[in-house]
Amino acid sequence: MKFEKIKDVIKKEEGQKAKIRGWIYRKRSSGKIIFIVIRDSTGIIQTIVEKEKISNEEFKKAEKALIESSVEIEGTVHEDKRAPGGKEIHVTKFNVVGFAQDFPITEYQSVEFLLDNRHLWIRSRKLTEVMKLKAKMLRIIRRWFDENDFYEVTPSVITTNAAEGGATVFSFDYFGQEAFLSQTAQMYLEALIFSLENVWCLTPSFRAEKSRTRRHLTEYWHLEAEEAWLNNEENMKLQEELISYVCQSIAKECKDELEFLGRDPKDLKIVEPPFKRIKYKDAIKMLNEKGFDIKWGDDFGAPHEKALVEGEEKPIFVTHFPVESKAFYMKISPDGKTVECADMLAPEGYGEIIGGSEREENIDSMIERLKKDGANIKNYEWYFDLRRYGSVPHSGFGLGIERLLCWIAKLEHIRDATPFPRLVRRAYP
RNA sequence: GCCGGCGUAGCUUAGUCUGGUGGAGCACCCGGCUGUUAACCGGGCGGUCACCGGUUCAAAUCCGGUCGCCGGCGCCA
Repeated sequence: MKFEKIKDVIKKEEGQKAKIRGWIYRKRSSGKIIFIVIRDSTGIIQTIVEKEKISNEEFKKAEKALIESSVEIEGTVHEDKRAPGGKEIHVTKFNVVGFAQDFPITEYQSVEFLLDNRHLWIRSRKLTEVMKLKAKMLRIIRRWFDENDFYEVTPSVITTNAAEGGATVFSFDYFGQEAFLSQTAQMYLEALIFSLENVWCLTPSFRAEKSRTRRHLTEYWHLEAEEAWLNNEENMKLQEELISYVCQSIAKECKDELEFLGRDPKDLKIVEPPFKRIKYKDAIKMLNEKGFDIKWGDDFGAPHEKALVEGEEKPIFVTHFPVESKAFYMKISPDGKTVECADMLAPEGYGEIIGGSEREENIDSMIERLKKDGANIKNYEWYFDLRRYGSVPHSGFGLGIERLLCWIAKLEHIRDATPFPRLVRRAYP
């Protein structure tokens, strides 16, 4: 008889045999009967070890095995109202593969302790469900790009291009030369559209910002796409289609995970194009009306973003930010004051999940803006070449995978959207 | 960088204001219990009170400093 997954055993009928393997999740003993809840990647089930129905040796093993011991169990399936989940296994064979020492994570835990023991805490049911959801989400995203004829590309994470704008980068010694961990693959994607036209990639991105908020990681998974012959409005359409597809698919395909995490699939089902578009200047007006002290040129903080999506059930776009507040490569609008960009804000105050723009084609304009930021123009020569040899209008966007997951999974903190979060004060374990 | 909070047993904590031999729950070990639901009952093991210095007859407690963590702000295409 082969080992079965717990989710399949749960579906079995009264009296059928079952053979499972996994880890001890909970254990309660009552003298001659031991209740052992077993966990595997698919779920949990209660097993009953009775002294009279099993060898002495096996019963002793069952008594001694502590939580998180790995075990192999055979028995028969029984329906019982008293069992969590309604079904349980009456054990006929009990084998311990690996006895666990005292498991450090018990009833009460602090955030700090759990982060110190992250390598063990990731076994928890919550993080397990989050990671399942993330895996499925990535599968869905890949499916969408496939179906929309985008090429997946693999740009480098090591770069000698210093950061654009005021963002901070992690630098390191690359055989005697200063190099950086990439903050974005965008410029490389732009180079690739001149042959492939539609490209996307998924890479880690790094930000050395000392941001201590529930929305920031120093290392995160960055989904980026770039398309030739695309303007800002078409770019937004692409984004709202992608996000809508992801929400619809997850609502359909991830019911169990969503239910466990407390996200109603209905919240995702209503996400479909078009998303509301609001210009930066109107957003400022709106915020002023809501009593915020904010003026043209100011960037939005978390409270502003929250106020802008108040009452919204779908994400919204905020477009046409002032030139000064955005990066050098964003195309300047005809008004000369704003750029052809769009930030997508998630509902419920989860904040920015996508930043995108049409790209500037005028080299002089880019140089002027780069100089204002104190950047070394020489580093960008290769990038300017892209404008020199058959430039075309093009646009693209970048999406923070963990931020998207944070919203969809209704998480309190972005650190739970990744198994080993890298935060300002933490890179262990 | 700034503001706030915290640091006592493996974990969660009481005790700190008002100085006088550090208590408890969980985990673990031993014993009891044949239907438990983060079982229960009895017993046991377990402490550099974050670290350094000071005040005092006496410091977990008061004072000064250091370190670590958490929450938030700022920063953040």
